Amino acid sequence: MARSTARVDEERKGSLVDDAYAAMRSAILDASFAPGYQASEQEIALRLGMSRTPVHEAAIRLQEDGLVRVQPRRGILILALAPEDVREIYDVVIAIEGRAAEIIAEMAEPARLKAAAALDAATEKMAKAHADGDLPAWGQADGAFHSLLIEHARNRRMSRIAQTISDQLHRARMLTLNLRKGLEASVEEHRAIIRSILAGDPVAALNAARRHRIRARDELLPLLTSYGLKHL
Amino acid sequence: MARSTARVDEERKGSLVDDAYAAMRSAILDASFAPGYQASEQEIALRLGMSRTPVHEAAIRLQEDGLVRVQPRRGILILALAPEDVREIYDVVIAIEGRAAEIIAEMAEPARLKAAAALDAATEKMAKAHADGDLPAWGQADGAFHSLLIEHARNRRMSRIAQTISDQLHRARMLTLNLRKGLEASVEEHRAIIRSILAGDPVAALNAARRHRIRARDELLPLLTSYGLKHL
DNA sequence: GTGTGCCATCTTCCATGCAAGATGGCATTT
DNA sequence: AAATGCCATCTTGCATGGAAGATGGCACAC
Repeated sequence: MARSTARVDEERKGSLVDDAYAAMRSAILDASFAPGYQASEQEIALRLGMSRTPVHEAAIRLQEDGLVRVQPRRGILILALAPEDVREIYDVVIAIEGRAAEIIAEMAEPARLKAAAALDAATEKMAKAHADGDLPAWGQADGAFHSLLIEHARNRRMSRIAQTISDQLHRARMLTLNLRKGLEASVEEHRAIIRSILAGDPVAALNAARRHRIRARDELLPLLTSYGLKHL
Repeated sequence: MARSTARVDEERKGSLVDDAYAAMRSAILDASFAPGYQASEQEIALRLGMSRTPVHEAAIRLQEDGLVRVQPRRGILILALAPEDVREIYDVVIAIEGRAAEIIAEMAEPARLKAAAALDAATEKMAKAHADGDLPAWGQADGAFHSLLIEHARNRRMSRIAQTISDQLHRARMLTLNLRKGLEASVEEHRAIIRSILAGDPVAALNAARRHRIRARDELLPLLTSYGLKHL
């Protein structure tokens, strides 16, 4: 069957459901599906060149991920993020990343050093991007740091939670990247986390990771509310 | 349409997908679907008196919950829990419940008192059940305590994570209830959490909740491995 | 002008058919 | 007897049709 529609042609791997999931997810993350938009499964299916069934099943998965709500007989609603949601999300991140840092600091030396090296590389990229005034690169390196932190804790459930949560924050991150002040502070706080890991000090690592995210939250939330962003 | 099969007849509310999800979930939790069992969607659909579609969609949701794995063209595999999984799960619980306790301790006084009262009621039920030697009642009250702790933190994402994680632990809890030693300690640790909340001391609450779950984990994991339970 | 109720339309929910992939047993070969 | 390859069978992936629920606009009554 030839894909008659332009849009998506990279279905090299996996099932149609996976394709639909990936396509819809990235459409939501890069905001080509705006929050509040109500899409019909039929329409999406048409655009993706498949039938309604895989779209429907992908929608169920996206709903579990908290990106959309499937409204019975109404359609698929792209969810917006209220400041209250951002607060919720940060509380989860504070909990999870704190524990991840603690776990890494408790590991045997070789694993600790390896993790610290990876984290350090990401942090130095941030410092360089900051020096160059390259904001997108800074954002990417920052994302990489937090992703590495979770990864090295070697806990699939934590990874999954972090992934979901990070998806939900994605739009907020993109939007506020230009407004953020604490770039310098972030780099220094990342270094504090790395130092605690190198020292094998779990308590210090836990607190450093928590402090970092708590500060970021306290910086981001006022921004959102002061700009009157009821949802994004 | 008359349900020809005996099994499930409570489909009062919601969609067939919801019914299938609820039926399969409880079948897994109470172990009438044993781990390792490979069910075909057709067979389940027949038993539930519906077609394959809603069963298939429910299976997707259960897979997101980590209870089954849908194997392409093979069937639905009921997942077992290895000690490694239990360790992973506890790390998530330690992170989430610690943060929940901290959040509650940071609330204004009325909310704190209300939460503490609810938690205290559950804890006293545990103490009474312990005195009566009523193990199932103890387990139920213990479950209620932890469920209340999350609930009062008022964070839907945390609640969802806690629910998922607690489902996964359900079988392990049932299995080890008879083996557990630290009933007394649990009650005392719960009281420590409640005291910290009453005092409005977030740091103490965080640490008390963490210590409680860390001890429980350190007590449970050796039990599992020493009994040679490779999976459950 | 305002409020009420009906109905055309849109949308998902679920059943079912077809096709393709995976498996396990059986026959055949060595 | 052991190994190999084939095929019948079982299973899901996906498409599609029928049915029922939800909505919003329009006509009608007041």
